[in-house]
Amino acid sequence: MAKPLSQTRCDFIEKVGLKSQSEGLPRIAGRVLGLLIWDGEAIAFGELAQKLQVSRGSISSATRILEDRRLIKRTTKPGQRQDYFQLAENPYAQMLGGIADNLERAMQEINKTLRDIPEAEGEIKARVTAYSDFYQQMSGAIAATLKTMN
Amino acid sequence: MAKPLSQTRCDFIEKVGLKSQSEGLPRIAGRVLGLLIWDGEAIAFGELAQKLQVSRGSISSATRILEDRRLIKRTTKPGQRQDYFQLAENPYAQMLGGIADNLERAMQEINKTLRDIPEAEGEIKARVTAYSDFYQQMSGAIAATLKTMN
DNA sequence: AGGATCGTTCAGTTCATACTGAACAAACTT
DNA sequence: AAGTTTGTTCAGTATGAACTGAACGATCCT
Repeated sequence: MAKPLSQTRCDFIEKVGLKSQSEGLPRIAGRVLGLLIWDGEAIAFGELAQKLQVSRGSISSATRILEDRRLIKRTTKPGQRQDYFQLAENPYAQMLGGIADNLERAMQEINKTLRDIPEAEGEIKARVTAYSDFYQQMSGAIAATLKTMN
Repeated sequence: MAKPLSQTRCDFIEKVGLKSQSEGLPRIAGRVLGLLIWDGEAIAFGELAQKLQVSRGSISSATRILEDRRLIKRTTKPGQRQDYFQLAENPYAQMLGGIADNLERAMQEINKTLRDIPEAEGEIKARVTAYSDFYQQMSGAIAATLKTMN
């Protein structure tokens, strides 16, 4: 009993929505992303609201977030007044870049703490350093992956 | 004007709490983790509640989560009835392992979708595959980092 | 046994955040 | 100019997760 393709599509969009949610994006933003991945072509603003059954306000904020992260591109069609959206050319590289930035920031934040610990507190310093190193390692791993993608 | 060490300690604990929160842990769990990183030694259950100014119920659930993820260890002291908690020996490796597992699961979930797409839909399949590859790459990068830690 | 202390559980509350939908300004159409 | 259509904004609402604190069983102490 094969699942109809339209159902597979819905499931996929929902999966991307849930995953994105667990990665700090609003769920609707994730669903927009999933829809654009699946459909590939440029989708109109109003069409997004209708197909995902959410308010235009939600589409407005979701697309802004995705645009800010450079995961999607806003375009226009001649003779059409609506905005159109499609996947950026390199969305996954952008995702990795964003993650790497976050890790980098986290590390710097921890390093600020590190500088406030006097030399005398060697053991504390060692443990906090280990925590900082964790972020550095992660960040490095992501950055390396990013390079192999180009 | 140097910051007193106790203040640096509080700031650190709060930072770990916030970072953990953005990574899907309850904030209190993150603060427990920060406290244990800073102090290093084993801390009593009641002491955690008192030092972090939260209810014992919160400590109970936070420690359970951290234990499940193998980030901390529950121990006892002879003659003492309270449970004691301290950092696991390899908490950062455990964190990485957990992250890798999540990515792996995400990928498998996407691959399930992939199998439901008929061959005829080559372009859709290609785009969904690219999404799956993203998770695979991340997962691989984390796994590689994990190896270098041992 | 009686009393104290411990960790867990769970119902209720709090709190943060996503989402809605109406109001609005801008740009287009006629 | 009047009327549409479009995207944004923002106040209000809904939703879900975290947290509290009281109740509980278990364990220890005397």
